[in-house]
Amino acid sequence: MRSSRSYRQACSLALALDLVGERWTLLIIRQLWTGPKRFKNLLADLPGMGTNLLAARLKKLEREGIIQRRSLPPPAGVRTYELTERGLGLEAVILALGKWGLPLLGGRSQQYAYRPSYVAAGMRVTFRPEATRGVRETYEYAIGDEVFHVRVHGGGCDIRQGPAEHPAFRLKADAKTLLALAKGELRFDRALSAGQVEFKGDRKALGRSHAIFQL
Amino acid sequence: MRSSRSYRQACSLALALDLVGERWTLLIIRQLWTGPKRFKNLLADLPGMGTNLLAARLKKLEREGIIQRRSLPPPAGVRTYELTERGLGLEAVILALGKWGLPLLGGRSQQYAYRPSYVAAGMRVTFRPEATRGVRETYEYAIGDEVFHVRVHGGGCDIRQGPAEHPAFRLKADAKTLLALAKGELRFDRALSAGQVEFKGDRKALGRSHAIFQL
DNA sequence: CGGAATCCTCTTCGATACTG
DNA sequence: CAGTATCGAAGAGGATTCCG
Repeated sequence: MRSSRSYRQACSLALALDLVGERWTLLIIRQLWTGPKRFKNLLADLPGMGTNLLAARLKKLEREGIIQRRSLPPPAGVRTYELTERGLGLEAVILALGKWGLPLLGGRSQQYAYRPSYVAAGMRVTFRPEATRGVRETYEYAIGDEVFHVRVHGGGCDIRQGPAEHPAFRLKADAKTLLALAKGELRFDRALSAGQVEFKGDRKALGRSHAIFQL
Repeated sequence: MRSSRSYRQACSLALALDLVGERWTLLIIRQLWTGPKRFKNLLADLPGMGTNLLAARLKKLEREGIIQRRSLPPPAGVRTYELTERGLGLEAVILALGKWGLPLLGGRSQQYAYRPSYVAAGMRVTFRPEATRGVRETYEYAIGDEVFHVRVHGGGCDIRQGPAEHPAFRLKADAKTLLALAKGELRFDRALSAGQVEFKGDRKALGRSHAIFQL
């Protein structure tokens, strides 16, 4: 129990890896990035992870002050997990790793899991602040039955689960299609006429979003 | 063999972790950061890692194009490992993780390994470009029998193994002492008069270096 | 001598079954 | 639904041996 494997090196990198370098841990952080999640939500988007292991990781992360457990007020009363300030500090790590991994997207993608939450995380990774000059708007994406929205404002972007108030457009597609669009393997007009995408809103805003989130 | 555990997620973060998320891997990259290393060099600074495991990791990293093996010309003829361009691209990852881990330096440091190479990596992590305005000089550090130098120039810094040509100062101490100095737990004058540090060169430059590499 | 291969033990992982 | 218990499989760690 006590002996969670440690590198025992007086080096900040090794100490960081002692906390978040274990298998699955950074992927849990990625899932919590867009807001609080329940145990089953996490499990659903981390295929292959056992319930015991997820419970153990969550316990350790809570003990280290990286996430916190919160119980919603009754009658909901459900337990959720969310990042603390300290946990949010891992954003730079996830961004760096995600950017480094971008060229790897595209290999034998057949037997890989495609989830809406991966797309949401991917958008944050591909976000280019320098392409937002003056842009201040919100985009809504519906992937399967999961909806999230992206708010672009003055060099930053927020990605949150749930629908948006007044989005410049609403776009509906599945995760695979959206990834193919982002990679430029599929043209939007073609996807639209093939019925793979539903689009409602400002076409100009779609063009801007393509420039802002670019692989 | 083939089945090196993969997350199988169509997400750039997960794909990156499939390559460099395994135990020890990022620490190997850290070690190669200051230049080519031999097998035994790596082993010496990664206490607890077995020869078989190091060999396996190196093989995988070479296969993935992150490091490359090079044989020096005869008569030396020794094999070394060094980062490729792709491997160098992991710098942002190590910097982000290292910065996030800085507050962890300082706990029960007693039973931890202290190595010169950790100090060198730490300096890169704590480097603050904004504090270098107009500074263009080199500092040399001798820790035990290992020497490395830091070249600061126009917003960047290079850290390499070996002595420097014309350093602004040469400083000799052990890793533990240097870390205590960096953390501000030990005053330089006190360390100097206690004989824990040998210093030769420009005291003003030492002051600048403190501002440039700051925890 | 560097480093790859072998063995053995221990820990961690992954999947499923079970419980409050 | 949120976890705990369990167990076979894979990986890690340490020592030793083999090969160039």
